[in-house]
Amino acid sequence: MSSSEPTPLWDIVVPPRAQTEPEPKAAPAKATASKAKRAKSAAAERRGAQLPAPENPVAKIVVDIPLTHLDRTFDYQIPEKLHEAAVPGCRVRVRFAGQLVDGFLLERTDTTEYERKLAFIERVTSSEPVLPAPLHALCRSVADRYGGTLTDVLRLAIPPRHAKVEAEPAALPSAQPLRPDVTSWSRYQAGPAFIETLGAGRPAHAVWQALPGEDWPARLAEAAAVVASAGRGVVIVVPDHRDLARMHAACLELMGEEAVTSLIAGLGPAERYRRWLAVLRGSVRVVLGTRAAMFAPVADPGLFVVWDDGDDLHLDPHAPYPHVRDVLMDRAHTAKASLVVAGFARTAEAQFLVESGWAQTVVGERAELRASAPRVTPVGEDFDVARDEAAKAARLPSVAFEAARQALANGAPVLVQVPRRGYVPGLACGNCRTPAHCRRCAGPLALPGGSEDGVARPPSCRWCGVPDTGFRCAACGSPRLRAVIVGAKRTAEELGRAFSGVPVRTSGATEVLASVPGKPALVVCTPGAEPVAEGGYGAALLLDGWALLGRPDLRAGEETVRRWMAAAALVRPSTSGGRVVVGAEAGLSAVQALVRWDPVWHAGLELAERRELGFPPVMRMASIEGSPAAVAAVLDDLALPASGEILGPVPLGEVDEDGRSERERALVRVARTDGKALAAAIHAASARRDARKEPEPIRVQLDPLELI
DNA sequence: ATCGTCATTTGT
DNA sequence: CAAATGACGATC
Repeated sequence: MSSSEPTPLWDIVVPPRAQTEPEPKAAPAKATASKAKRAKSAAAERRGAQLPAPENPVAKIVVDIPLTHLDRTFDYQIPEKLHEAAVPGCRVRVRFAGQLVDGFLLERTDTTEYERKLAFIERVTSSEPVLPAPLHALCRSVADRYGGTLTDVLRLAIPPRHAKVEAEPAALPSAQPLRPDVTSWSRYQAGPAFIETLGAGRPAHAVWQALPGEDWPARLAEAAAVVASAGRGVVIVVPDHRDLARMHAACLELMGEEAVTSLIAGLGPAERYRRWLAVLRGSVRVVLGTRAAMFAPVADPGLFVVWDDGDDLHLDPHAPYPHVRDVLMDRAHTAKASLVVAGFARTAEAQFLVESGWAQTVVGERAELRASAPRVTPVGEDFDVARDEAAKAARLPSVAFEAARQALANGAPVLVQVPRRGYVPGLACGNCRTPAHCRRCAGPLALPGGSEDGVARPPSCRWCGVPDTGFRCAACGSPRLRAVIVGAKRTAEELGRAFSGVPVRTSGATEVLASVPGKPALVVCTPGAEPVAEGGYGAALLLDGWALLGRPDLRAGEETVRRWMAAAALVRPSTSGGRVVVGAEAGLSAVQALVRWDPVWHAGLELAERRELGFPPVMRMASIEGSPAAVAAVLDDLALPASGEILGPVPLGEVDEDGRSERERALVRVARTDGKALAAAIHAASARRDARKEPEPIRVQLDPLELI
């Protein structure tokens, strides 16, 4: 613009605007606006400006921008044209800092705190109220609990829109299912009382340990049907696809097709949105799913269930990393609904709910336990190797060999659980058992691939790939190597030789079997991939337990018991000859928990240990991960409550000769009562980082699963 | 991304 | 001393 121009743009625009909008607060004029104002607005419209809606023209909008310092609502005006379409909870497009962004309309009012002229909403993407008030409150609460942003949680809670699906007519609400006759819960202490409380519509908080061999999907379906028959909604979250299939089948049997839906990743955008909308619109009462279903907006929820809460699949890997158990607890609390935290084993977190008095224990009656548990035999380091030639080659303990032989002779399948898939992943010195490391980069040595071709290949480094032909142990000088973990494939080969003529089936990452027939077979699988056996397994061999327990992880003990019990629960009771052989020392508490089938006792031990060490759930923690400089800056900026304490930082990943690494991790610990303050401090520090546009990424996680 | 605000530099 | 430029921070 040239300086000869008589009046600069800002000179003519500003005063008229001040006249049209004398009071900024009056900008969103009420329907009772004066005629004079109307006339002026009409003039404004002729110039291309817009009129505000006649009623509640102020919209509280949450914009889809993942910056922590913008984690709040912004006020916009609703133009008259969008008065009908702009309903609370709908998706909108707004101009925010110059660019068009997506957002959600939370509510409409007629006042604003904002001192200046409000911008108009650009358009209403759809009037479908995908973010109703209860869902917003939940997402806000989850964001606050984890020190994250609402936007991040909304991304987890609301699936992407599919316009075509949205246009389809909504199904009518399903008929109320009949209340089932529930007798099977009487096998449990407090079981009948729990069902009665559910039926009466009072909130029951239960920590349930299923008896070995229990048809847990059937029990949970019964609980769901009791609640659904009273007209209230149910959300059941399970770890994976296979559990979901069983759960769905059990629910269909009791409640019929229209009342139940499954929400699961991998459905495709259309079907995913279709089912989610059916839940939102109240067409289904019972929602089953994997972790994303924890946010399912079911109408009038009466019951929330998490099955196998120790499975790490229940932790969402996206920021702010919410855990299914936490989210469902929150929902049960605000909705005055019931909560069931269930599994064969019990986590320290579940034990904490019981010990704090918030939840009631529901466990099997003693007599029922005796009648349903298999006989468990531990086998330590100094075991008798089976005399059978092939079994000797596989280094199979004679107890295990006998148990398997007996089960197969009885016409039953045998489950063999190995801790990791793959073919001999790790190597150690055959003499002193020091892990074998690459001489060049200190990476772990492993044998490459299978050896079906019979060609023996030298071990090589898993990091740099260099083969090592002349291995010598760094500690004792021995040239001998042994497998640290025998993978499923190798185990299957060896067992097949030991029991020639018996079919060997494997269930693992590549092919997961849902069930196997009740016929003699060896079923080799990795934890979590155990197929259900028709009539139960005759025996289970839990091999390489020392590898599971030896993991450098605070949760190793708990995780081992969980995996063992999940497998052992599929075995026939001892009264029908069911046997479990576990490859670990009898003196270990994890082994004792399995032998006595006492998950509650073990959870008590675990919780006591956490209390002693000052770890979650007794204390609240946050992990901060990033470059050393970024971590140090965050720690420095973090306004910790009085109970706050910083552990570390410690290097992560590869470490150079000075003990430094590219990435570091620090833990911050506070008293449990300061959990909210910790989350708020993290949110505030994160907001300052975002406002400063710090380029270094950091990862902050509250109550992370991996602690050491 | 884009706008306004405020401090600093530049042009008489 | 006013106008032009630039850094910065908020973003309705």
